[in-house]
Parts: sequence; structure tokens; C-alpha cells
Amino acid sequence: MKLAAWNVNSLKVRLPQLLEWLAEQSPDVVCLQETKLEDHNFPQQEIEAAGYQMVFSGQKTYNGVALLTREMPSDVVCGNPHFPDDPQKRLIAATVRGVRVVCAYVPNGQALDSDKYAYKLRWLAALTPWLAEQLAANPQFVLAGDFNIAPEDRDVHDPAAWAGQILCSDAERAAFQRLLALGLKDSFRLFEQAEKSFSWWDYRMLGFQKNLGVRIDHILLSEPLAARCTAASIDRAMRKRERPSDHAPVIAELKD
DNA sequence: ATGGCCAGCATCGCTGGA
Repeated sequence: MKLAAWNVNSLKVRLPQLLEWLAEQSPDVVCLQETKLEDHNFPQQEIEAAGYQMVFSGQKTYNGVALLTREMPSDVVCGNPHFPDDPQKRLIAATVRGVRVVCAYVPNGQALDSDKYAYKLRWLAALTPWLAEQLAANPQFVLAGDFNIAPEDRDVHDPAAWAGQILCSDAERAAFQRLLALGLKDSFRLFEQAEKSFSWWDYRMLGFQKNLGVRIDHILLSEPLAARCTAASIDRAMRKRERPSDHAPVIAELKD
């Protein structure tokens, strides 16, 4: 079972790249973030034609998440009951082949003195108890998406420059550790990886060409799934293509 | 020299992303 997460930064713009990538990689489950589409505009026919079922929760202009799956997903939940009435569409969960999959687009936060940062921390604080319930109900569990957190200094191209900044602050990293403390493993770190492996690069300043990136997109696996995980990677090739998303897809493979 | 891009929405400049 091949799991992937990708912040596409507008599915309207990125649909051709997504369809090419699905054909090349043939993932079994894809968690998409930043679709930026209202549900009635979701490109269902094109994705169905590519051989995928889908569930989605979107809005105009901002946010939006979706799950693409080879088999019909069940028990679909949008949003977090511990964080009710959130107008921002950032969470969708479903069960596929016995695996509970939670697709998340964690708020960016903008800057530590911003209201958006306070919202990010509240959002993450509410996420943890809900995940604990989901995980207890199904030990075959994965949380994947854009976390907007670089968990460690090795996940940042210039840790000194980023120290204490958004994506790297102590409070954000502590929130990430609380997710791991539920019993989740960062699939990428289950394996030897190249130094300076990142999943996001700024469109400006030749960020990708200079590899000035951060690793903020993650696939976290419960212990039973981590035991089945055979590989984890970041598909940097997608960032080299024409009109790329600023995020690369991240992938984890599980043996059946 | 501390910027530079991209997407959306709406115009001919702003917000948000990270």
C-alpha cells in the first residue's frame, strides 16, 4: 500500500501535474491539501477516469483537503469535533482497506505575533485528543499532510536563520512531539535519508535550485503501520516540473 | 540590496502562503 501526501497549491492549476503523477506513481491513497476549490468545482470526472475514488472538503480561495483512494473509502469525517464550527476546511478522514487515514492541512500561522499563530496552536491543541480517539478506535492509523512544522533543525536549510521563526518555534515543535507521543512515527525518519531533505521550497530566490527548503509535509504512522513500512521518500522530481506546486509529494510504502 | 514567486480575486493592487 503506497500512501502519499501532497500540498498541490490549487488543484485547478495543478490537475494536469496530479494526473501525470498518479499515472507514474500509482499511489493507493493520496492526501491532498490546498485544493482551493469549492466542492461543486472538484474535478471528479478527471480523477475517476484516472482510477480513483475521492472524498473532499473544500472552500473558495483557501485551504481545502481531499482523499484519493483506489477503493471506496468509508466512515468519512470532515473537520474536528473537538474544534467545532471551524470555517476553514483543513481536515478529512476516512477508512481505506482497514486503515484509518487522516488528511490534515495544519494552519501556517504566518508569524509568532499573528492571530493566525494563536489559531494554529489552538487548532493543533484540539487535534491531539481527536487523534487519540481515532487511533484508539483503529490502531491501523495514519496522519498525513502539510503540518507546517519543521520538527527538527535538520529539517531546515538554515536552522540559525529559522530559529524561533514560524514553522520552527518551540510551541509548534512541542505540538508535533505531542502528536508523536500519541504513538505515531515520522515515516521519513524510519529510514536513512540524505541530509538536507526538504518538502517545501520558496518560489522566490531560486529556493529549489539552491535547496533552501524545509521539511514540513509528513506521514505519521501508528506502531502497527510503522512495522509494515518498507520505504519513505520525498518526490523532489515534481518540484522540477513545469508550473510546480511549491511542495513536493511525500510517500510512504507499506507491505500488505 | 534583507527583495526577488505564485494563486486567487478582483482589477490595474491586495492577501496569503511558509
